Amino acid sequence: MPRPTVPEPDEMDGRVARTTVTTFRIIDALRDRDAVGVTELADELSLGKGTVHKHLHTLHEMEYVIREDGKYRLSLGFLGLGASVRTRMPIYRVVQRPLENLSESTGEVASIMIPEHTWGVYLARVTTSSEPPTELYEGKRVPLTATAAGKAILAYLPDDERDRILDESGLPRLTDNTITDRETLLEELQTIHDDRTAHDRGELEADRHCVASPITDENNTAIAAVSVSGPADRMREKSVRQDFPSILGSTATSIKNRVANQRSKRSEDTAPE
Amino acid sequence: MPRPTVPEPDEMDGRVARTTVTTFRIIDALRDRDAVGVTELADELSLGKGTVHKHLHTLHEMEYVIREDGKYRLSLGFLGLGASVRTRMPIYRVVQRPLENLSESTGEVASIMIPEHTWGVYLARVTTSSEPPTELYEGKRVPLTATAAGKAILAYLPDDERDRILDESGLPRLTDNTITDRETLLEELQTIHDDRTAHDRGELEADRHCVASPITDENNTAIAAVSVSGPADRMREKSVRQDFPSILGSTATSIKNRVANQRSKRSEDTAPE
DNA sequence: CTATTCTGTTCATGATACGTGAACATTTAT
DNA sequence: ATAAATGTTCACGTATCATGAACAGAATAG
Repeated sequence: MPRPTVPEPDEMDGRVARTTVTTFRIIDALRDRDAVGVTELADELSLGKGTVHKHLHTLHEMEYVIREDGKYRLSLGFLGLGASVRTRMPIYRVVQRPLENLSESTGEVASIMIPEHTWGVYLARVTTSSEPPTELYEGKRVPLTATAAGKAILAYLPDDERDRILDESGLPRLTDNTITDRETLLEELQTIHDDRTAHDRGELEADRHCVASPITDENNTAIAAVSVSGPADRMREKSVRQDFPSILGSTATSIKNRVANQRSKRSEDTAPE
Repeated sequence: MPRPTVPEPDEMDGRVARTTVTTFRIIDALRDRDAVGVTELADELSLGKGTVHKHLHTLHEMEYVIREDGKYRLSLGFLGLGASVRTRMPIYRVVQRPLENLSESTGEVASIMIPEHTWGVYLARVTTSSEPPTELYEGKRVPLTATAAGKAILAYLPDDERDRILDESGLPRLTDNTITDRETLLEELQTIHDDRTAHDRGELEADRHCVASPITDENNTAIAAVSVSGPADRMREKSVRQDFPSILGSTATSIKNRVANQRSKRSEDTAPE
């Protein structure tokens, strides 16, 4: 699974703070590891032991890193930071109830995705019967081109912005089913636009299918997408093709309206008339 | 509400990377704001416009910051980072089902907290009837001394570690009910230890009460705490005092056992015998 | 529509503090 | 007990960070 990796400083132009980049390279290296030592990190990142130690010490002082018997690991400070950012988003505040209804009526996992940079980010996920935390956790970034929700978003973006994203991100192959040809994708985006429904048949994970519908603003431009995903065999049943699109559509409009209502309510509060 | 704030560089010793500290001061300033301009940030942090711009540009390159018509805001990159850290934690993987049961049987919000540095961090929260996201989101850091869960943890830490935390964090006052006298707190920790149950009567938020029970390891040392919280009036009912402690206790042991089972299962996988 | 005053961005320069490498201190393994 | 790891500290040369001013572009006022 590709994910944004902090590049080595030499690849960057002179307008970046190289020390900061180094810090985030270390954070990035700690990300998917339990606890790691200074030497190991230094070797992996081709940095001096002293350098790595200084950065880890700094992160520890700021409480973004935990030190356990000589080893270091990331703290939950980043979760607090990220959750705080998410809580500030108007759409997140209205999305819980509709997602629960969606998950309830379909019996599958319901998610909402928003676009950021060239990626799709899962803003929230509601699982059915307390499924264990999966690989696709909230906050996870995935290529827009390889998911139903991502394609639903792409289909409702202005052409120039869609092209810019495709130029920058490309069409990375994740499974045998991933669409990697740009022409093929553009044609599918056309039908997705017509149907207001996108499908993903194992394009992100081989045995996981997904159906999605875009959430648009007043200009009919995508701001997010809701989706339902489940095991391939269950998702191949007829009911999925027939019922899910309309359920997703009404969920999307419900969320759209809730966002609008909240906005008008807020402006009412600040500027009553 | 106090939260860890990145200090100004001059307060720090020479073993920290000052550039990194500056970056996190900027991140910290962006944390609770919608979108902010370079000038505004520079004024607030007493930095040059050029400096702030360079840092924001760096964060943007690494996709931790979003640029919208000249203004900057944090991306969900930190949520991905934080959620990834959380998902790696063994205890998080087993906690969902027990928390749901707990919330179901009490009709209140159920949480699990773990200690980090001198703070308590909410690792997960399960709300009842899809309550809107509150001020106390997952990942939020709160003083251990001002919550039932925090006190439950403190009561089951080794004396020296408990004292170290109290020395570093102090006993910050958050409401009229917050315990700010160390002796008083230590006495209450004693009774909490005896009962394996901690109470919070508006010590963190004035009209919010809370009951908690510690989760301990094989040495009877706290690794976390589960809690149930609700509006003061509802939580004053007799049933709360009578029924909640035992429910919390069984939830705690359930989680403890699940962690142990998972661990033995894992070691089985890697080293079967 | 023009002028003005805000923005955000770029750039040259000097001082700073970052990264290097080696020495030291501690723990783990032999 | 010895050796070979580890994490930590430190002095130094230099890369680079912060500064402050100049630049360009947008927003506002006149």
